[in-house]
Amino acid sequence: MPELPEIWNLAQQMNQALSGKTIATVDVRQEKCLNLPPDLFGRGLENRTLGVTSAKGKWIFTQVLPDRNLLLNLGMGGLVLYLDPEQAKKPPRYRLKFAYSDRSALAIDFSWFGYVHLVGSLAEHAMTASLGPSPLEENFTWDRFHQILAGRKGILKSVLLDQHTISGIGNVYIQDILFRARLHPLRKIPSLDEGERQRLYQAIQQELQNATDLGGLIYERDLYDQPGRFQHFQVGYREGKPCPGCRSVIVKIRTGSTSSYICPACQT
Amino acid sequence: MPELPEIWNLAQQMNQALSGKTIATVDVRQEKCLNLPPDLFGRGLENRTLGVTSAKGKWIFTQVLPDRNLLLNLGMGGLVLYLDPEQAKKPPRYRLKFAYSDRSALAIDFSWFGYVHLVGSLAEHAMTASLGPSPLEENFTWDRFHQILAGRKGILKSVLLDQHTISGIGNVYIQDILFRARLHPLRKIPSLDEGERQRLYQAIQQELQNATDLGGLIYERDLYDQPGRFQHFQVGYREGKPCPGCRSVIVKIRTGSTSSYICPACQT
DNA sequence: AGGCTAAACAGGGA
DNA sequence: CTCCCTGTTTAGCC
Repeated sequence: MPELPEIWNLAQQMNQALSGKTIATVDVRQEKCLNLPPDLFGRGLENRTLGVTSAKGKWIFTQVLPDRNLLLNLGMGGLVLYLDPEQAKKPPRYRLKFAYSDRSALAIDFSWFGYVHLVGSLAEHAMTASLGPSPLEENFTWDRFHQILAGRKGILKSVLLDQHTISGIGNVYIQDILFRARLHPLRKIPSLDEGERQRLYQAIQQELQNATDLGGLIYERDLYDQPGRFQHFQVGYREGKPCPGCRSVIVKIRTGSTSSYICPACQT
Repeated sequence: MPELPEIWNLAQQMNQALSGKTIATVDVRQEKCLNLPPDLFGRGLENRTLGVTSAKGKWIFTQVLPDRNLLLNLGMGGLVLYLDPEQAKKPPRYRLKFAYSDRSALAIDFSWFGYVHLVGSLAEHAMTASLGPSPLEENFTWDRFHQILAGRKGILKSVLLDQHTISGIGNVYIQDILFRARLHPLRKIPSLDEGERQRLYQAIQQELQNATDLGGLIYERDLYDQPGRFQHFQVGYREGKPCPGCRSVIVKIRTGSTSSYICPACQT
């Protein structure tokens, strides 16, 4: 369930910890998460040095010098752990492990599904090339956001969860984003007036920035297996509890194929 | 509104009347119904001799010897009239007219939209190449029909109107087809048991065969401007009248974007 | 009423 | 809870 805040921080830590390291060996325990046969995947990485690591949406991008890119998506949840040379001797459970030439390592695990893809040009990778802008990028301006919503006719929550529209929001943080914006998840985009779109834009940025500053959710782990400090949702997963604004009872509703937690009084 | 019965008869008459004739000139008054610029379209036809004319779904196919095909779709209704040399001197209203070397002519009119396309190989024409089988063809067997329905999950009426599934049924004849089969238009395909699928197969063939034998609807015109003899619907367009089977009142309901006339007692 | 395409939507699978 | 693909459904256009 890592979403933009966790992924953003993880990429930041990976950039600090891994850039400049050289991959010695690749250990693949789950082939189907790769986009290549394991031997090709391994040969494309071994003896290569890592460049910058960054994030877009829920994806982590690592440059593999001089001309490749490693793309990581943790799916419905997983762990990416840095192992120092001592820890690398008895690694935790992993689906994929990179051992570096300095004896340190990186262990990646998924709870359900995940992807680890090796590509040349980023443009050839459709799953990431088609991602919409991430809310913490500089180019995620009000004008850009307004533009993105223009002409869309779908349901608010579906549109926000669509990674081709905006990338990085999942079914966890969206709960409080919609509460902050005081918008019901089933609203249709065309029904949103200018003020509501403004509230939504603010809510997205504030919610995700705040969570990122807090290091992500308390039940997620960072590169060094440390939990985040984001602990208290406003309405998310608080079915039956009082709304922090109006004390109405928070309800859980089905919205398409996902669940939503809303204050039925505040969110309209 | 011509559907399979009218189109089938029209193609039959055109085959009789036109094959062997040579096109002298082409007069285009509505360019947008063509798939080619008018000059190319005309040059591709003039001085060519017509071969066999046949029908598939709501389309009429005419061979243009030696290696081309003229494809005609009347859209939401229209007229295709043969004009003998005398009549050709003062033709009726038309969007497109073919004059033959023997001074006879063919005048085509559409009430709303129609297509007149000239192609080489039929395979290059997507709109007709993707048509499903027509219910009056020999290959429209019970096995074939059963096969077509297998795996479909949509709404019965939508599936029958989809020309990629079965071609030739429109929103007119489908009313009595569903009444004959005693099926509600909003039934889902997977919910149909074997007996219901059999009834449906029979209803489609009997309804369309009967209407074709009668020369089509009384308010449609054939190649010689003569009306058909199919006059009495069972439930179609008979809102408020009694069901011929049980005397219940026939009702008009919205089914997606179309209207349906059903006996709410008989059709379940 | 006919037919196209694009977008929105739902279900199954990895 | 993530992502894809496929098929279905709807809106708008010609």
